[in-house]
Amino acid sequence: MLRAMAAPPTTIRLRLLFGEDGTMFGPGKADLLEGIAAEGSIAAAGRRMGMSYRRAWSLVEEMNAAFARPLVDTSRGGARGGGARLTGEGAAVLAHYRALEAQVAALGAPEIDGIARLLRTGAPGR
Amino acid sequence: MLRAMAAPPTTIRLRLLFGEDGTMFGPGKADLLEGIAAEGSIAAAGRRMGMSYRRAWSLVEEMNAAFARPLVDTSRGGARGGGARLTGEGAAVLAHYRALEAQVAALGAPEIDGIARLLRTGAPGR
DNA sequence: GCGCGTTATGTCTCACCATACATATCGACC
DNA sequence: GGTCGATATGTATGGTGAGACATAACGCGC
Repeated sequence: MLRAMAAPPTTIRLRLLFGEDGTMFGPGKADLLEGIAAEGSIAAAGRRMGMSYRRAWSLVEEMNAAFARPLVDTSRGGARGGGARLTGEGAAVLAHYRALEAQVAALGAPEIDGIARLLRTGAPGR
Repeated sequence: MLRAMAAPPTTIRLRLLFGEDGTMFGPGKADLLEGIAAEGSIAAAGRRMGMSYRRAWSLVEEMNAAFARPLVDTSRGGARGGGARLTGEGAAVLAHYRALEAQVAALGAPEIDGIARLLRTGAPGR
């Protein structure tokens, strides 16, 4: 397989700041939502991405508080101890964020490359 | 007066991460470059944006080290004590970053709005 | 040569945040 | 009723980063 371009070593991190209140949404929360969707639990998602359960849970709490309806639906007890799933809103927010990321990466490539080629470790193209 | 839309209270912060080395470029450095271009000195730019000179200077040092050619050209002593100006590269990096920001704000608006309308403090439309 | 405003650099401290640790609760299943 | 794994929450501790403070050097003008 030809590895024409081994994934541009320049990555973009997008953080959204809402209103005056300090609520924000960025790559950390997006990854966490993704992990919860994949694993079915906050604890497992945290373990997978090397994040303490304490932190993972507090991020979930922040998100659930910031949005009109919770993004993550949790349940305690039961056969497997409990778990967590994304609500429709959670899936929607994640999808919007990923779509935004993809758009920026695609459409912003020229500008990003314009900066990257000036770096000391620059010249990505060749 | 009709305040149809008082500028979307949702702002986007863009941070670029380059390669494996920890070099990054975000809104703080962009604003600093802009301040230096406007004021003609690191100290004045720092004062203007409520940033200590120590920090402003260290950001400049970081940038000058990360890029192949310095983004900021400094001079010590002289009639006015010295000063700092953007190099061509500095102006170019700033312009690219601002252009990227504008693109994201314009083209990403639908996705951002898709998230913002789900917020507790949401519902901008009505 | 003295003064001035700026660049350049070192050191110290302190607040903050993340992590670690501890514990309580829940509920299906055996 | 005991076990288990997960949610839910409190407390303590430690490392990091930012700011405060101090100081040196520079070079033009008077």
